[in-house]
Parts: sequence; C-alpha cells; structure tokens
Amino acid sequence: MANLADQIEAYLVSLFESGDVYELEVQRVEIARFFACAPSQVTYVLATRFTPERGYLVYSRRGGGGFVRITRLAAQTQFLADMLEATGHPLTQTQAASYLDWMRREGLCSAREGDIVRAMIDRETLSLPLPGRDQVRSRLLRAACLVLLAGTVRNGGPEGPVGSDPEG
Amino acid sequence: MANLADQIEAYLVSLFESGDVYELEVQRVEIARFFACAPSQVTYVLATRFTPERGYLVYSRRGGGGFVRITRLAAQTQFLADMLEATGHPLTQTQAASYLDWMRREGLCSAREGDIVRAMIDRETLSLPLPGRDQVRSRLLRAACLVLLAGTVRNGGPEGPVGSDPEG
DNA sequence: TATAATGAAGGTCAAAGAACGTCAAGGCAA
DNA sequence: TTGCCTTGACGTTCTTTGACCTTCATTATA
Repeated sequence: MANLADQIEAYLVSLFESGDVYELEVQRVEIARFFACAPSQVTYVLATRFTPERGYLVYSRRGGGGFVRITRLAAQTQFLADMLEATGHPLTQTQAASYLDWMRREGLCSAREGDIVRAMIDRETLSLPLPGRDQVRSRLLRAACLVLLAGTVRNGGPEGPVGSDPEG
Repeated sequence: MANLADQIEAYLVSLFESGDVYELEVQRVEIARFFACAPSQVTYVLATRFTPERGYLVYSRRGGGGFVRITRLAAQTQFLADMLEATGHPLTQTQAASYLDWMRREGLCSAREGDIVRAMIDRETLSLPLPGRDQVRSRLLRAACLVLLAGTVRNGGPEGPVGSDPEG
C-alpha cells in the first residue's frame, strides 16, 4: 500500500481531520511538489478517491490564483448512496419526483428547493426527445443532490468561476 | 483569493456595501495605485465582474476629470421582464450564472438555491451538444426563476439562513 | 475669438504567465 | 494479463501587464 496515490489520499484526508473542516482548498502543484510527482497524479487521486460516492465534491479553478477545493458531503447513509447510484441511470419524472419527496421529508431540502428542482426536471421544461430526456434528468437530479448534500457549497459570488464563456 | 482581480472585485463590492449605496464613482488610476497594478487590470475586473448580467452598469469618462461610475441595478424594477426576455433565447453558462448572482444579491433566492440551479445548468451536467445546450439551459433557468419569483411574492423574504428551513 | 497644443484621464488588444485538465502510453504488481 | 499507477506532452482557462490609442478639459496662441 505504499503507492503514491494512496499516500496522497491519506494526506488529504489527514488535512480534513486535523483541521476538522468540511472544506479544503489546496493547489494541485503544491501537493505535487510535496510528493515530488507529476501534477496530473493529483488529478488522478481526486478523480478516483474524492468522488461523490465516497462522499466528496471537487471544484477547481484554472488560471492565476487557481485552486482545487474539496468538499466533504454531509452524512452518508445507504439511501443516499443508493440515490446517487440511481442518478447514474436514466430517471423518469415520477421516479425523480419521489426522490425529491424523500429528501424533503428527511429535511435534506426545503419545499421551495424541491419545487425548483422539480420544475427544472419537468418534461415540459426539458423538452427533449425521450431516450435522452431521462438521462439528462438524472444528471440534473444528481447535480442538485450533490449541492444539497454538501451542506454549504460555496460556488458563486467573488469566489466562483468568472470570465468569458465562448463554450457556453 | 490569491489573485488580484478577485481582491479588486471584493474591494469594490465592499465600497458598495459599507456605503450602502447603489452608485460608485472611482478613478481607475487610483484603484490601480491602491493595488499597485496596471490600470488595465481594473478595466479587466470591470469587464468580467461588473457586467449587466450581474446587475451592474459601468459608465466612464476619459480626459481630465475622468472617472468610472459603477451602478448597481435593483432587481425589482425591470428584472422580471429582462430575465424572462433573456430566458427566451439561448444562454451561456456564464450569462446564466450571472443572473443567479444577481438574484442572490437582491434577495430573490438563497445562496443554496442559487448553487442548486447553478449546478444544474452547468455544461458538464447538461452534457449536450452546443447549439441545443444553451437553449435547454435557458428553459431550465426560466423554470427555476418562475418558482423563485412566485415564492418571493408568497413569503417575502427568501434570504433565510441557508439550508435551515426544511419546511419552508 | 477661434484654434492649436498639452496633459490628464480611460480604452484596447495582444502577449506572456499561471494554474488546472486531458489523454495516451508505459510501468508495475497481484 | 489485467487493472491500477504514473508520467509527460499538450490543451484550456483565467490573470496580468504594457504599448499604444482615444477622449476631454484646459491653456496658450494667432
């Protein structure tokens, strides 16, 4: 178990625990320097270890002042894991709605938050042909759930991504 | 927040907030001197952060006695009309996110609600080819806005403590 | 009085720099 | 020999700067 990826993972986890925080902001190149490895190695660790299924969210920003932010998701229950698993597959409007109902009952989201997501995954709103529609819906629900589970994800305002967006 | 652009943005926003004003008049060269940077850096910040989509208007005048005036637009007036107009045509991720920034600042949605919608309209989440992606995004934002605005009318202040309102 | 010169703003744009991401190819271990 | 690791070349995004341009008010000049 002496491989680098595991060491880097352990190091990052230790930062979470020693600091007792739910959010970490590091620089990829710093970690790479610390472990004397290629920066892309850090990306690899983030991609394989710090996944939503394992309870983490990763957000990064390029350019000067760039960084990598790792957020630890709130409580991990079996149902949440199942739901994240479910959002990996196409979902009908009814299925998606029932997940939202559940989250609402569990206090994981407010009624209004549920309404927002519900409106956005509505078939009329999506207005896409059917094989793809359910796939897009599941991705949307997943994205929403990740934010809900993150507790407080800072992603906008002065800290958020900014600038021209030719790609849309 | 290691980069200059973010610092300058934060500084300008703080001027708005500490003064509790909707209009600011500064000199580009003064800001540049204060931050010990090139004046064009200030122009860059204005161009990327203080955009109409984010609810700001910038007017400037050259020559002796020149200045830069930043106006913070209030949401209530033309906001709904503009937003619905905007959501009638394709929207890039940056444009959409900027509208969300604005709504949050104006108290039309909470930070978490903004994050949810932002995550759902992300290009990675949508994962659709480009001509259509921006169209779907605009429908999604529109759907979300309609819920947000309806909620505003119903209960007045949406800007509650983030994530602590499971009944709301 | 008109006009020209001057200096004081801010604007534009392209290039360089600073991060992070992607991907394919090779390495290594069970 | 299959499936992770690891690396490095190359790509994208965002920032920062500096050289050069335009606009405006003021002052000097014909």
